[in-house]
Amino acid sequence: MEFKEAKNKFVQTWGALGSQWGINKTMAQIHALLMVSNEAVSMEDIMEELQISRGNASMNLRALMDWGIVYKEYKAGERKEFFTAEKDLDELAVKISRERSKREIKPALKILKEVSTIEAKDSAEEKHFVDQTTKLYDFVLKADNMLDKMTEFNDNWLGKLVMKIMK
Amino acid sequence: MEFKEAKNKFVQTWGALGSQWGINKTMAQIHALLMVSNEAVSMEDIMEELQISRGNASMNLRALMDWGIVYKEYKAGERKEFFTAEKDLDELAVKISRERSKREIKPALKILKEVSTIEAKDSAEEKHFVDQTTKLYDFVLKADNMLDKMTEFNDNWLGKLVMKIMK
DNA sequence: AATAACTTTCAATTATTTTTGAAAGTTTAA
DNA sequence: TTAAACTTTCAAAAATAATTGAAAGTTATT
Repeated sequence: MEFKEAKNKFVQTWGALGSQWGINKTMAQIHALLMVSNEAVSMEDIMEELQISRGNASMNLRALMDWGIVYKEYKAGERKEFFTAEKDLDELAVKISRERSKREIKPALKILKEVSTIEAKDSAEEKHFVDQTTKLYDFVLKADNMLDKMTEFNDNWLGKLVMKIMK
Repeated sequence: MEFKEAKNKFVQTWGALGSQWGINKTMAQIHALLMVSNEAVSMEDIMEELQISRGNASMNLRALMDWGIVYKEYKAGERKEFFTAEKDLDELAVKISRERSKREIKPALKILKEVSTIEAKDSAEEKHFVDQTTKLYDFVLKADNMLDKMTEFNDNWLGKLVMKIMK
C-alpha cells in the first residue's frame, strides 16, 4: 500500500468510526487528516483533500476547536488560517471525555436524579422504577467520575485507576 | 412529579442519550422501558407505550436481543411473546462494551494496523504518518484490552457471586 | 475609503437513517 | 387442514442530519 492510499484509508476509517459514535463524519475526517499531517493545514487544502465545501469545512473546524482538539495557527506573511490537531493521544482522550461528559452525561444525570427521587407510593411497579433508576444514577455517576479521575493520571493510569476504584 | 411522567421522562432521556452515542433512539427507548418494568412486556404494550409501529418494535427488539441485553420470555397459556431487559448494570455495561468492541473497534484496529505498517520511505510527511498511526493503533488496542480486562474481572466477580448464592 | 483576501452564516438542498404498514411468514389450536 | 394469532420482512415514506454555496461579515492592504 502506498502512502496516499493509506492516508485516505485512515481518514475514511476514522470518519466511519466517528459517525458510529455520534460524531459527524466530516468532523472526524478533518480531525483524522490533521492528526496525521506533520504541519498545519489550510482550509483550502482540507476542502481539496476531503472534497467538501467551504461552509462544511468552516463549521466542522469550528466544532473541533470548540471541543478543544484542533487549534488555529497563523503563519508569518500569510493571510489565511492554518489548523493543527491535538496529537497527544492521552490529552485527546481526556478532552473528548470531558466534552462528552459535560454535554451529554451531566444533563442525563440531572434527569436521572429527578426521576429517581419521585415519591414511590406502594405499588411494586413504582418501587421497581425508583430502585432501578437509582441504581442507574449511581452507576452512571460512578462511570462518569471514573473518566474524570483519568485526567488526574498520566502514565500507568490504568493501574492507578484500578487501585483507586478498588480502594 | 408523578410516576407516569417520571417514567416517560426517563424513557425519552435514555433515548436521546442513546442516539448521541450512535444507538438508534427507539432501540434505546425500548431498552429503557424494559429496564424499569418489573415484569416482562409484550410487543403490543411496547408499541402502545412508545407509540411506534409493529415493524419498528419488532426490528429493534431483534437488535436488542442480538446485543444480548434483552430476552424473550414466554408465559404459560399465552401465545404472544414477552420481553425483559438485562437489569444488572455491570452485566449490561460488559455486554455493550463487548458488542461495540467486536463490531466497531476490532475492524478499525485492523485498518489501523494495515495503514501503520506501510513502507515509510524517507519523507518527513510519511514518517509522521507512520509514527502517528502506530501510536494510535497502540492506544486503541490498549483501551480496547482494558475493556476486556474489566469484563474478565467482572465475570470473576459475577461468578463468585453466583457460587456464593448457590452455596 | 476602496478593494482584495479571506471566513462565517444559514436557507435551501441533498444524503442518510429511521419508521411505517401491509404482505408474507410462522406457529398453535381446533 | 384450516384458521386464527401472532411475528418478521422490506419497499416506500417520513424524519433527521449533513452539506452546499452564495451573500454577508471581517480583517488587512493599498
